[in-house]
Amino acid sequence: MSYANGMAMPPTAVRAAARSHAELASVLRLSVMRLGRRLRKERSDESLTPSQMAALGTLERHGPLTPRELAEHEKIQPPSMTRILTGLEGLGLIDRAPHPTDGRQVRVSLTPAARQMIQEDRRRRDAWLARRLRELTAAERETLEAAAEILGRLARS
Amino acid sequence: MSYANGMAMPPTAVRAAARSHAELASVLRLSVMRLGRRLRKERSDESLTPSQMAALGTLERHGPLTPRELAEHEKIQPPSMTRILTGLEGLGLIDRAPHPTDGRQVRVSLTPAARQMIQEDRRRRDAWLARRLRELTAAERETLEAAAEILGRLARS
DNA sequence: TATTGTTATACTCTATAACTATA
DNA sequence: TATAGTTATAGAGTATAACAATA
Repeated sequence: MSYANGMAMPPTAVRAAARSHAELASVLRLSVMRLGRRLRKERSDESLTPSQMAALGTLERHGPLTPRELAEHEKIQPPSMTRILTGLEGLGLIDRAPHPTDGRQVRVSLTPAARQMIQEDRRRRDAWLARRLRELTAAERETLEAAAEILGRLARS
Repeated sequence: MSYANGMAMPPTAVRAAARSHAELASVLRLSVMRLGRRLRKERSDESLTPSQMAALGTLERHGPLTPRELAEHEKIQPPSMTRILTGLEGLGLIDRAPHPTDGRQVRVSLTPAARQMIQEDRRRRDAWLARRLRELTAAERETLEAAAEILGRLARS
């Protein structure tokens, strides 16, 4: 279907669609942000600072990285990352190993203890959400299952 | 349907359901957190600190509050809130008015400038999301519309 | 005397600048 | 000379303790 004025749809239909998308965007953003806040509350680790948790999470997602790469990923400066890593090393959560060929670089990796801690944290939050999911109808869970995939795609775009 | 052992389902069915719920919880949590991060990146206001943004957001959601109520809401101590509010007042984003009957208390409220700023910020993030939604199929948007309502309920529980 | 809000001071986290070691 | 990482020092942000005003 095409129109003489070169647009794919008449102006009124365009406006209606745009309004609908904006409305869906608004309610979806609100729901996602609120549930995100709620899930973050279940974390409540307290023993690590947010920066330390973020660094561990990045290492878990990306595998071993250099301090510089970590700093760039977290949008902080290398000296700040040095302090974060020093703390994590003291807690036995990361290892700092020399780079095999370049003596200047350092390879930071998670210790088994860190992996276990991350999984435990994840498990606790999943448990809270799984309990809530059990109270939904099967149809609602199917909706969420389909939505999860779409939301994941949106996050990556 | 009931069983002689008093459980609603035989053990295998219970296990299967539990695993399914845990799996759905895991993928849903990941998607929600990731999209939340992505949406937060669209904010990028830079002119206000995160604490200041949070205070404005709370005032916008709850209406006028006292500094103490605000501090409790943000889980910080009253002196810290004093500094945050001093900054916001200097920027013309909040008003501090005396309580009508209790001379000790102060009523903090948003200025019109703050409301406009908050709406502008919201509009920008909604615009990003609305653009992404336009690229989905109608069926996918319907799924998200249904999911938004369910996610909102989960966040409130 | 108890409560609200503020001021005074200390601590934590991050940033910039300077330094050391390696390429 | 350039780069990776660390150390030294300074600037935000928050906390605890002390203070002033009101109930």
